[in-house]
Amino acid sequence: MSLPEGKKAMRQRLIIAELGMSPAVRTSVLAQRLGVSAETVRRDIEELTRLGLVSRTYGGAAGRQLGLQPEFQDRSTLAVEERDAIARAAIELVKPGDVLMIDSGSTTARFAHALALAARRLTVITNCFAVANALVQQSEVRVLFCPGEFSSRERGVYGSETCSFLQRFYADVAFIGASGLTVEGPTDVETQACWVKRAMIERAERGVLLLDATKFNRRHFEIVCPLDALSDLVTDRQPEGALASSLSASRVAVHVGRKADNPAAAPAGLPLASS
Amino acid sequence: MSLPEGKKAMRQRLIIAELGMSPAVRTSVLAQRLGVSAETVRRDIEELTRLGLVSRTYGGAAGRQLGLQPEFQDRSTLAVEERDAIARAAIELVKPGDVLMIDSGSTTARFAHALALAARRLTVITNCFAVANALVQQSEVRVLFCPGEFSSRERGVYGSETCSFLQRFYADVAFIGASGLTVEGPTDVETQACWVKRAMIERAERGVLLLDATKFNRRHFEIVCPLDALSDLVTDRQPEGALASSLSASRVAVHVGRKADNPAAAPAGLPLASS
DNA sequence: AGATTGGTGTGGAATGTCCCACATCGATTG
DNA sequence: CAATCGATGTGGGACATTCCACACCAATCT
Repeated sequence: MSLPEGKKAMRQRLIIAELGMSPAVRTSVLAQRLGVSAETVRRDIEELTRLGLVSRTYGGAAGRQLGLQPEFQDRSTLAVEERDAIARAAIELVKPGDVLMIDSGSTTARFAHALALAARRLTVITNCFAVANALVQQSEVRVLFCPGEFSSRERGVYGSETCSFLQRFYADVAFIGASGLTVEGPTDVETQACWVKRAMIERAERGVLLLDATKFNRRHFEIVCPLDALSDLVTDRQPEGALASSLSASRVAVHVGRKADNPAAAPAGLPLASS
Repeated sequence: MSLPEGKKAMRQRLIIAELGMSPAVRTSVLAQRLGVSAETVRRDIEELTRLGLVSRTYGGAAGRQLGLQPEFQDRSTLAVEERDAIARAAIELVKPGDVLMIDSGSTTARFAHALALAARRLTVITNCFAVANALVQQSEVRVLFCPGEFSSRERGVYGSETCSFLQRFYADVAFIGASGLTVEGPTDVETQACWVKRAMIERAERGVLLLDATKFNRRHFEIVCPLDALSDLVTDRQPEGALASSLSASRVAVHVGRKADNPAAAPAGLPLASS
């Protein structure tokens, strides 16, 4: 109506919206409902699939699983092993009874998931839906969710509401993620997200950065905080060079998670995985 | 392994597990992987669908969307038509530029979905994740999420944090749901949820109750508010008897949504709903 | 043993989807 | 103005899925 938005964009939005309601839609019914040919719908779905917004199926499209895996933008699928290693190592930093602040992000969500399995008595304050959702299964954990402007990008809330809410609490440990880590400190792309991370670090006794090694020395738009604002770094590979020396100069304890030597156990599981 | 579990149950577990990894699976590949005929897989999927564990698609199965469909408790699937009718009717009460408060619940979530398609410029304050998620696709809508204790039951937040947050705002319209409606007012089962509903009604110019007719004269644990605290009721069937007279005595405007006589074509945002 | 039941495979007709090449239409651009 | 590009519809051949009825097998019940 107001914006000069093409018919195509509109259609695609509707497809996504529809997928928000039902787990799968069929090309043919979409074509009918949208008043276009099936071929066009197919092309739309294909485009949306390339963008990672839906996934194409035979006969239609399905919404990507928004539980955890989603397009938390990052190369999430690439680093599941690493993330799990990080998550397991990070759990060591948590004591029963602690109050935790947990940032949004795919690594932190994974951490939350691991935390849920560990089943400790905890209070968690978070601005990320995936984190809340992972933990709430566990009745031992009380989850306090932050207010703020809802963002679909990270499925969390941001903004000044969020930050000022965080100010009202005091936590034992803050777990944050970032898109990069340089000698100057963790960096991220989103200003709003940076503010939340800063607030969490500030309000917690210890600030723990969860970050896989591929992000070492990656610089992004904004620096979250100087290195010495952090107390710990949990990662999957020992940092080297300038980064390593800066970390130790700033008295940041580095914890390296070992990958799953995990005896699988895979109850009934088969290698059902790839095609 | 341990339990005496039939091959069938095993297969079905694997199907579900597979669905945990990818948003959709195909009958043919499952058949191949599981070493059974496609027909058998189809029967499995059908059975799982009846149990509500997956949803059947053309060519395979998809995981149910945990955003909305899940065990949002209620007989959700039964009343999709009704809910859509209600949602469409409720949209009439919204003007561009309005500030809305939207409660948690399956009817209100459906309403949010319809609202997203209608693409108006709006500000929405909600305590329900499904609502936020439905609306956020729409860049025209600003979504403000409430703080509070996260509850898995309704996938939303509750508690005094939530209520006092709501006090800080003033909205044009509050849309709330309920488990029942009696002459004394809407009723619900959950005390925490009731407080949120009350806060929303109190802070809005108009209080609109969204409720399907099966809930008429159903009494639950707690009364949310007296009838005259409401300004509108949107439902799918004209109430009758004592309820009808109480409503008119309390000056509650009753809007009855007509089920989709869907004029097809539907160029822009229209009844894209169920099959 | 004979009957019954539940689970499964088979075959074929009907239907639906996919994909490609090509035509069309409108807007932007040189 | 003509050329071009992007978006969309069309038609048809290839291929997949569905559905149904029926056969088959094994375990259980009478």
